Amino acid sequence: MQATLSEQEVIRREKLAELKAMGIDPYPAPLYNITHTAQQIKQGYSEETKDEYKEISIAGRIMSRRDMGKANFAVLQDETGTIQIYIKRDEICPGEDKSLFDTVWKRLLDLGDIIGIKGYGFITKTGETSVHVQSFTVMSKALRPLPSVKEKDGEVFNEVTDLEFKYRQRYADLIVNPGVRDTFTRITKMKNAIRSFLNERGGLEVDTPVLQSIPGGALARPFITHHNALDIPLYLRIANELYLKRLIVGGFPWVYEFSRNFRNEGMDRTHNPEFTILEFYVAYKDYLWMMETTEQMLEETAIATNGVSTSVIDGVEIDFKAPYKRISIYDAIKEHTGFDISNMDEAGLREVCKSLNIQVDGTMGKGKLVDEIFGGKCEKHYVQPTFIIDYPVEMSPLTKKHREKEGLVERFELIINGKEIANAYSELNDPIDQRERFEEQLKNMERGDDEAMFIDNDFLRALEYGMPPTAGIGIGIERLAMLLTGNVSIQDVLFFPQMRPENVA
RNA sequence: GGUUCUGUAGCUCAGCUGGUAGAGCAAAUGACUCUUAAUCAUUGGGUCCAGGGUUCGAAUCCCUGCGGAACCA
Repeated sequence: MQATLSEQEVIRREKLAELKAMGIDPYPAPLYNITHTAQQIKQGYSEETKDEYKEISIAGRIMSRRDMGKANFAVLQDETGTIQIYIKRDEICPGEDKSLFDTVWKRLLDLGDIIGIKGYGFITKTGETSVHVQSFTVMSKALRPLPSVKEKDGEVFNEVTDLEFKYRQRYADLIVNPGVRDTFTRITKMKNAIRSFLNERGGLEVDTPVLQSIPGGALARPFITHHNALDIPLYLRIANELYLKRLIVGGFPWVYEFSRNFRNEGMDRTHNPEFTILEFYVAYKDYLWMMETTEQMLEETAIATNGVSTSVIDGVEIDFKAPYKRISIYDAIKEHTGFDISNMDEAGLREVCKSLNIQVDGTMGKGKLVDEIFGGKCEKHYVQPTFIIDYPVEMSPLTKKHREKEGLVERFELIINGKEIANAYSELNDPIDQRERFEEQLKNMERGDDEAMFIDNDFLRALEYGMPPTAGIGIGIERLAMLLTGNVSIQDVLFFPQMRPENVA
């Protein structure tokens, strides 16, 4: 099904046919030998080094053109940036036949087309490092016009701001909007820095199942699918925690995975149905050790990503420099609501919620109520990185009981800019206690909590073989990426955020 | 799920209290051998998201649907 073409698309198809008629393949097969990138030439070229730039070739997309009749300037964009090129008719076409310049270059090539050029470096009268073209090769004809974004002195004109366009056609967004590529390359730097940090300390990167028959390790609603050959339901993972712990049982001292998780829940600026959590588990450590490791890792990661330990988001400067403040969740609630809930039962918590105007329902247990109070009244106050520690046992079914404090577990969450970035604990390795916690969850499920955990008997079997004391953490990679790149929407740190399907003609 | 905002040329946008569409960039044609948001002249380009309704007449007002965004739950 082909929709009616716009005027410009028709013209480009006609040009394509004309190129072919002239014997020029608009989509040639042979590899093109590229000697330099735009950035290498801009940074490396000078009066002293000019001899090294006598025979160079670059390739890229034509982004703008300035036509002076028998001489043209154009801007070529490659993966490193843009560079100006200069092309003269009588050099390209020394003989009588001027068609290569007049017809092919000036008329049949458009903004967006990909070409390769051979030539030499030089500096224009106005001081811009450029490439003087001696020959060019058509490498890909663009049939669809790009949005015409322009830029001068860092100021962008006619920038594509339509979010729907940006998210649905990220390929065009990347070509046309300066800064988008940078955001994503910084995110990759961020992930590489995390990998280096973990690898240097003995971490082993592993892969565990995405398709799981019991969706465990977190409290969330899963996507469900069906395996035809086995005729069983399977779930896309909501977490990989229970599999990484099985590997700790198996004897690996430190495992990690960038886990793509899937949660069948609402979408907003901080939630996409598919997202990434870095989880890592380290044997013979506890949550206190994990706090120190986390703050070191984030400081190093911030510096690797941005060059400094700070980042600005929404006008607020965040400093990732270690160490981070620590406060217990009960103290945090006391500080921001005035209520001391440390010894309260469920009924007392419901009273507190009522007086704080927090909506609750009958399915919520004690843990969920504490979570609502903290989430509603406290979380937003923690802008600089802060560890919230020592959670009540009811909201943490996989966490070891606190070494000293009755009713609490050894758990922390890291809050930055008012949002949860990481969640970690001293892992529960007592198989009998773990079975009881799962049974508690089953009660919540019967009560109507559709996010409660299933019992995973195979995981319990693994624990029964003995798991060493272990510290584990999950870090929200998109949320960290948002903080480090200064983006407030998760859609701006995912190449292809989830959208309602459109009808593309 | 609720409330609000939003959808006009390839892109960015204008279009008043209703009289069937405009600008800049991009495109076409022409001029110009160091321009840089190049410049100058001329020209073309629209299912005004879709479907209903009100009206002599709807891009504009009303309703429904579809897409997008923000806030709330």
